[in-house]
Amino acid sequence: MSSLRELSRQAVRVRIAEAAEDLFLAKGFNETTVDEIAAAVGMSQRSFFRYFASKEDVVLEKFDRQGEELFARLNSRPLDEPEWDSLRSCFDVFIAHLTDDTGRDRALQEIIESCPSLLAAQLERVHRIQEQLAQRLAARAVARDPGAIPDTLVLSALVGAAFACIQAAVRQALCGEGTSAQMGAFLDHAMEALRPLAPVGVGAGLSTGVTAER
Amino acid sequence: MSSLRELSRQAVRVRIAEAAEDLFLAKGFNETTVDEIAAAVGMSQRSFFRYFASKEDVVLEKFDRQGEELFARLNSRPLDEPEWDSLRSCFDVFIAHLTDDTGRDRALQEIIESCPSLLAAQLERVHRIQEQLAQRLAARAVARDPGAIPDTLVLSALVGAAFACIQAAVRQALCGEGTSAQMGAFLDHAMEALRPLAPVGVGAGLSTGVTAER
DNA sequence: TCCTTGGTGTCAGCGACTGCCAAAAGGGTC
DNA sequence: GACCCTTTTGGCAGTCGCTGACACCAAGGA
Repeated sequence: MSSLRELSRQAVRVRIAEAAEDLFLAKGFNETTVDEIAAAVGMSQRSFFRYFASKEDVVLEKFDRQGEELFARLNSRPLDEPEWDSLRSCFDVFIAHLTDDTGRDRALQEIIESCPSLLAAQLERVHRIQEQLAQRLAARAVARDPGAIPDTLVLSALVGAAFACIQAAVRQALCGEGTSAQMGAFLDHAMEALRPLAPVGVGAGLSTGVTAER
Repeated sequence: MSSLRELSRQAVRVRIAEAAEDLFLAKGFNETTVDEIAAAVGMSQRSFFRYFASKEDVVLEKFDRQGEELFARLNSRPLDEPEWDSLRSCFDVFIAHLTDDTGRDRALQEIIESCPSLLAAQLERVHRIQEQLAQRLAARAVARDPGAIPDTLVLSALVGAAFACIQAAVRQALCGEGTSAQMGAFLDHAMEALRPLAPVGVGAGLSTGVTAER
């Protein structure tokens, strides 16, 4: 019963999101009011806010879902794979969404980047995904070698660096055709150029203030 | 005359910012209204918005100034220095501000990170600084070797990776004492771990869709 | 039938922010 | 001092995002 309710609730959310996105694509994000969105799906403004915490949420909620997909992808990677390669594989999730057949997500991404407040909110969501990813990489390092002390500092930086690569690749690809292959090539190129030479994530961390003895 | 007016305008901005920061530190960002800030400096809310575009601007405006400082630092670095080292040197600007004697900026940084909307706005500002930095690095690459085609994709990724390092270092340092030396050590550790092996920024870029002939 | 439960609309309100207009506050000239 | 021009200011009304409170209605179960 709870799951059934959740299902219908999710269906309403999808209906709202589609109507809202249509309006955003047609008139722009700032030029669309919540009242208009609510009217488009035939509900009150108050009810809109029962499904989405904010106007921005309609556009950005999908990032949370993509984050979950990304974590699932990470779980499917072999434990002994270098982090850099695992991250590269995870990013295929983003690429797949941004280059889907309809081109809808790509158009929405352009809207996001054209609106500073939306971009800010997106960066914050991505930031949260990065934090979780760093934590999970640390957990994987421990799972791989129990007793190891993961270097959370470098792990965070590593995840951030990888995200810098995909961010640059997406940006570059959105200027051009933005096909999946092109975006993947851009990402490969950037990540190859920045690949860390030594395996990172464990070892002489500074987290505790002391250098780990060899 | 124009400069004199600008000067007094800047003085008012400083007065507002100090009063606002005091309130933020005492009650929190969300719990402080613009009316309270305006009342604290003895002006109307309407006038407040003549000096700052938004409530967030009071806290984040300094990032634009620090960005300018950072660019100046970059200009003082030798052209033939590897980008990674130039960036490391530039980050001393941030470290200096975050670890100044009063500890005010450090406290403000904690407020920023405790408020999602503020953090989002900060990330967006940093994002803009990164973009400008990547552009300037590209210009330096051309200045160093006229005729070279800078690889903007890798350059953007490189700057983003460096910022990921300082972000991780700051985060780590803010959990502890957060002295200047500690923060610098964290940053050095992260940047050494992620240092790109080959000189980047020029060469076989994918920007144009074709691989540059050797 | 009653009662609970979950979704809905309405309304009133707050806070950030803006446009508009009229009142001050400076500053130079006669 | 009187005049004028420019800049700055406050007040007011209004928009928009968002929230709490309340009453209403439908479905389902005892």
